[in-house]
Parts: sequence; C-alpha cells; structure tokens
Amino acid sequence: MPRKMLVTSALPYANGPIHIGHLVEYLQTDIWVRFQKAMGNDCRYFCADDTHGTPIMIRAKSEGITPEELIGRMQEEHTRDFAGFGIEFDNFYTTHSDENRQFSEMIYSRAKEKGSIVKKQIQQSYDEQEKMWLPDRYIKGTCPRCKSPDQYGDSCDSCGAHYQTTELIDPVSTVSGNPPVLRESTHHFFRLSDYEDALKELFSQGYVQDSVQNKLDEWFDAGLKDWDISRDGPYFGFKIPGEEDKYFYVWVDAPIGYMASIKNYCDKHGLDFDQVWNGGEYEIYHFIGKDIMYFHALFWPALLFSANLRTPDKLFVHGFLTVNGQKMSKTKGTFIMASTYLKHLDPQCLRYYYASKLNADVGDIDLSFEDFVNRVNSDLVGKLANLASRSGPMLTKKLDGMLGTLDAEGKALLDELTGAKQEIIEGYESLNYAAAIRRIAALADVCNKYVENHQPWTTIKTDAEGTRTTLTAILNAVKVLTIYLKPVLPEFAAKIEQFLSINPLTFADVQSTLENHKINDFVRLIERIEKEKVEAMVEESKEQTLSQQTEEAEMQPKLAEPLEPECTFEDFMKADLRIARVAAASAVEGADKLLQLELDLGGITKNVFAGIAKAYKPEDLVGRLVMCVANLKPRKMRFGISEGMVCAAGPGGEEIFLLSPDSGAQPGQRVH
RNA sequence: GGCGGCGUAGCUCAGUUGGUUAGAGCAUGGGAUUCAUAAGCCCAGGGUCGGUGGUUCGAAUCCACCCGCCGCUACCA
Repeated sequence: MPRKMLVTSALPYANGPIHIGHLVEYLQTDIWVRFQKAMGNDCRYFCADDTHGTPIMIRAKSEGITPEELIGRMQEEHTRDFAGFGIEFDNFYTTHSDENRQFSEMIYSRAKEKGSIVKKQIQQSYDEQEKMWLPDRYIKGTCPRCKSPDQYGDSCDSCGAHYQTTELIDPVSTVSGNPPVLRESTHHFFRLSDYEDALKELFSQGYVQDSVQNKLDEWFDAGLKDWDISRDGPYFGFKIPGEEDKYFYVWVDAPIGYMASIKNYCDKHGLDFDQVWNGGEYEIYHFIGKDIMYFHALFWPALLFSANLRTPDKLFVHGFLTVNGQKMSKTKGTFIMASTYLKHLDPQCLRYYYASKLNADVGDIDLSFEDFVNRVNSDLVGKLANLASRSGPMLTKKLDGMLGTLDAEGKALLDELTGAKQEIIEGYESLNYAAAIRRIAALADVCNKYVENHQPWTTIKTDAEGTRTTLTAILNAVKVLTIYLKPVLPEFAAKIEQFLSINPLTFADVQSTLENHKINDFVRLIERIEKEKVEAMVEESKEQTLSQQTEEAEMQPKLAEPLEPECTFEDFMKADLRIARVAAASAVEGADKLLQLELDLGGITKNVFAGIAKAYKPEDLVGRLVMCVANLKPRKMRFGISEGMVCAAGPGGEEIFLLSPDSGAQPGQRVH
C-alpha cells in the first residue's frame, strides 16, 4: 500500500532572493520527496512565497512600486531559482491569496469562538512622519549598555545586550530618520497556554527530534505566553475581520499558507481539500530551519487545535549553513545567491555535496569550498561517473552495445549492491542522507575494484564474450547505483536511463537485471569542478554586495546638495536675515545672469547684485518682499559693490525661487 | 546573563545501549597499471577524541566544572 504524504518547506520571504543557505532546506526536502516518489509513494511537495509584513511594505515603497508588484517579481525569481536547482514543487503558491485569506479568517474566528483571542493595550513606537508603527528592527540608536551607536531596537550587536526600544539612547526610525514616539494601541493576542496540554500530547507522539524537544521543554518551563497576532495599519497583510485597521501579523498567515497552497492544488486537481488535510489518509510533514521552531512547534499546532483542524505528523528541523566554517558573509563573498551559483557551477554538485553532509540533527552543516571541490571531483566524478565512463563506451565501441548475461561473479557483485538497498532506504527515510551517500560511495569503490580485478581492457583483446560478461555486470551495477542516487541527482539519473535505454528507474528496479539488452552511446554525465569557477562565483558575490550597497545608498531619500556639517545656534545667529522690500530692480549691462536690486530694509537700503536674471524680470520684482542676508560682508564685483544676498531656493538658471514672508511682515524685521 | 546544540586525524565527517591496538573519504608520501572525465587499484604516515576532575575492571561514549563556536531569548521575519 503506497503511503500518501504532504510535504512542505518553509515559505521563503518575498523580500529577497534565494541563497545557498536557503537551499539546504529546499534540497533536503526535495531529495526526501523524490525519494518517496521513487519508492512508489504518493508524495506531494508544497511551498509558497511568504509575502506579508512590514519589510515587504517598506521595500516596495522604497522601490516606488506596490507590494503586489514586488511580491509578483520575487515569486518569478524564486520560481526560477528553485527550478534551476531541480527543486520540484507540486505547487508553489503565495500567501497573498484568497485561499489564505479565507483560512486565516476561518482559523481566527474559530479561535475567537473558543475564547482564545484576547485584547490588550500595548505601547509601541510610532513614526509620525511616515504614519506607521515601527517594529523594533526599524528603530536604531545607541546601546544603553555599551554606548555603541547604530544598534537595533531590541538588542546590541556589539555587546549582545537585550533591552526595550525605549531604553535606546537617541532612537531614530530607520524609515524616516525621525525619533519615534510611543503610542498606545489595542492588540489581539492568541492565548497559547489554552493549548498547553494538547501540545504536550502532540510532542509525546514524536512531533519533533529529541534535541528539538529539549528546547521546547525549556519554553514550556518558562511558561507559555500570549502571542500578539495583530498589527495596526498601514500593514501589508490580511485585515482582521470585524476590526478597524487591524491586520494579522505575518506569522499568523505564513504557516496557514501551507494549507492555502495545498487547497489551491486540490482545486486544480479535483481533490477535496478537507478530505486531504483532515481525512487522516495523508501524512503531513514540515521541513524547517531551527530558527523558526518556535512558530512551527508551538503557535502553528496551537492555531490548528483552536480551529479543530488536524495537526501535522512531524516537524523536521535542520541547522544552518556555514561556509568555510563561518557564517555566510557578504564581504567575504560567501553570501551566494542561487542565481549566482547557477551562472558558474552545476546544480548537481551542490545537491550531491549537501546530501553527503545532511543528517537528521539540528547542527549546522558546513560548505567548505576545498572539501566541496574534492568530494565532488573524487567521489561523484572520479568514482561514480567514471565507473560508467570506463565501461559503457567499451561496450558500445567494441561489442556493438549489446549487454550479455551475468555470470556467478557478476551476480555476486550485484548481490552486494542490492543487499545495501534497505540500508540506503533507511538513510533517506530517516533524513540521514550522509549515511546513504557514504554507503553508495563505498559500493562504487567495490565496483571499481571489480573492474580492476577483471581488467576488461586486457581481456577485450582475447576474449570478447568474457569481456561482455564483465561489462554486463558493471553496467548493471551502474544501474543499481543510479537508483540509489536518483533522489539526489535526477539529471544524472536521466542521462544514465537514456544511455542504458531504459524507462525511468525506481527503487522497485533494484532487483531486476539488464541482460541481452542494447544500450545507447555514452553521454558525459557531469563535469569536474574547476577551482577557478568557485573563485569566480565568490568574486561575483562580492561585487554584488558592493553594487547592492550602492543601490541601497541610492534608495535612501537623498538631497541634491548634501547637508553641510552641523552648525550651532550661535553659528546660525551670525547670519542676520531680514525682510526687505525690492525698491528698484534693473538688468545689469554686460551680465546675463545678474539683476541689480535696491533693497529697502525699513530705513536703510542695500545695493545687491543677485544672480536671478534667468528666473525673474526686474519689473515683476519691484515692490515685493524678499528675505536677505543683511550683514553679509560687502563684496566688490565687476559691476559694483554687492552689500547682501537675497535668499532663494533651487539649483539655478531658470529654477530659482525667491523666498517671501507671509503677509504682515514688514521690511527690516529679522528672521529667527 | 539564561537556555539549547556542537567541539574526534591537515580538511569534511562516522563512531550503535561505555568493551579488545579509535574509523572512512579527501589531502600528503611511495608503488604497480592505463579501459576511463590526469579517473581507477595497492601500501604507508598522521589523532593524549576541546580542557580538568570524577564514576567504572574499563570512558570518545556517563557525571561535574571550565574553554571555544553556533543558535534561541517570545513585537525581525
């Protein structure tokens, strides 16, 4: 009886591109799904873009587009990146969908009926200029503990201190640059503690790995707190039904997005969603990173309990990616986008490498470039691909491409390979891909020794049929190894299927043998990695960081003329600004930009040459009030002495705009 | 700070419920070959299992403390 299963990966946030860190999870999941499919199970893989929240809203605004345009573009990019790595979703949807809105509203209203939604007054920072509420992340200031400047609102990167946003010294909104103010607002909270018993029951059934369980116990011991599930507008998300200007916090509708993606798929494929999700026929699994355990282990099942919906069977939690033993770094060029990788290297190499390191632990996995190149070149190319390459062409070139039959030794070799089937299946099933890959690589060693012992390149000279028997054993071995590797290397497997002239392989084909069968010409399966390509990829990643920084700098609201260095009040007061009436104005002969003005400062007059002739006619100026710098040191000009300046805005030329006081001001009054 | 995870050869990692001289692959050195994508085969060197102390007939494995790295710490997603 084939198993039925629904599998998800965490929803990538539609605020940025997919990078090689994300790919750990999507490849882990994709390999598992492909494995299940190859086992003949009915396994479907779902995901979606996570599209709501403040960062999306702000980014769209800074790019001058709507959030819908932004998430549409990100969805295209994400879809392309995933496809490039052979990650095959059954449905990749979006949280900004009708299905998701309906589910979110439904779950909320059911939780509310149960009395699990409570309202509380909270204080939150508010940006008065942008008219928006500010999450801690959008407030920066000086750390109250170590006085490091430019730290985020919740914690200090420099000394690690955690504090309230209100404790920051000189806090500013990163959106407008103004100091935030504190405002009161009513928020909706989900009473997580209502579901403590149900959650504990769920965990007792093995919802998570043991090491994750320890972390959860810690949270239980600390006591479950109410979860703030609302945000005030403006917010890009779903409105809370029956409320004014209240929205669901993005983390409410993100996991619900799993359901929405599945619902969307069901509707397209004539399946009854309610039956699929709640019917108990399907196993449900979520693959997530350790950073979002809290949401998936507590809030998500609790929300489902509150809505009387079925909870998933298991959470598979993985660690993060480090590169060369350290966190991915933009300046080191190890923050590598999926699209950048694809420009330089074969996606199969990364699939193989990750698989060779992944296990069911939550520990981080390391991508060491040196190890990456060595492992792919020696194991994948040197042992596995080479095994096919040293046997296939000999058969097609010298023995008409016709497989013979297996002798006792060939059968013994195949028995050894097929004997590992269960172990490899268990490796995949239990997410211990590293063990499966180790086993497969060891089998490839056995096969290469077999080739060495039988020396087909020697026997071909004297014993054609004996050689055919040897090659038949080796190519059958290649077939078995290909089945084992297929979840990891679908493209590699497809080439071998084509070369061996057989139908797509599944685990059921491990025991069958190919005898007296015509094969096709050999095609190269995979290329070795050249170190230079890895280096080029790193270099390009560094450049992207630079250009991105420039772009971000340009995105900041910027002045055509940069601000002058700070001046004190005393500095400012040195400039004596006065209201003046233009008593007379005339063009200056020999100067096309200058007008000569006679300014009446209410008793004294000043003669001023102003460079405003392109923008104003003398006759239009006479009689109007302007602002002038009255104590400017007189300056001798070619046409006479200028005793002041009129104040005007604009870059110059025809774009000059004189300042005028509101009516009531009198010539001679000082401007403060 | 509190809590969780991790620390095993130059590199990347295995080490089942504590049991004989601690393993693999890569890298390094040597050898015999040449069918193959300079691949494959044989041999060798290399580790006081992060540190200290303890439990035990016996500890990489269990306990305590310490050091280092990573993460979480609930309004960033």
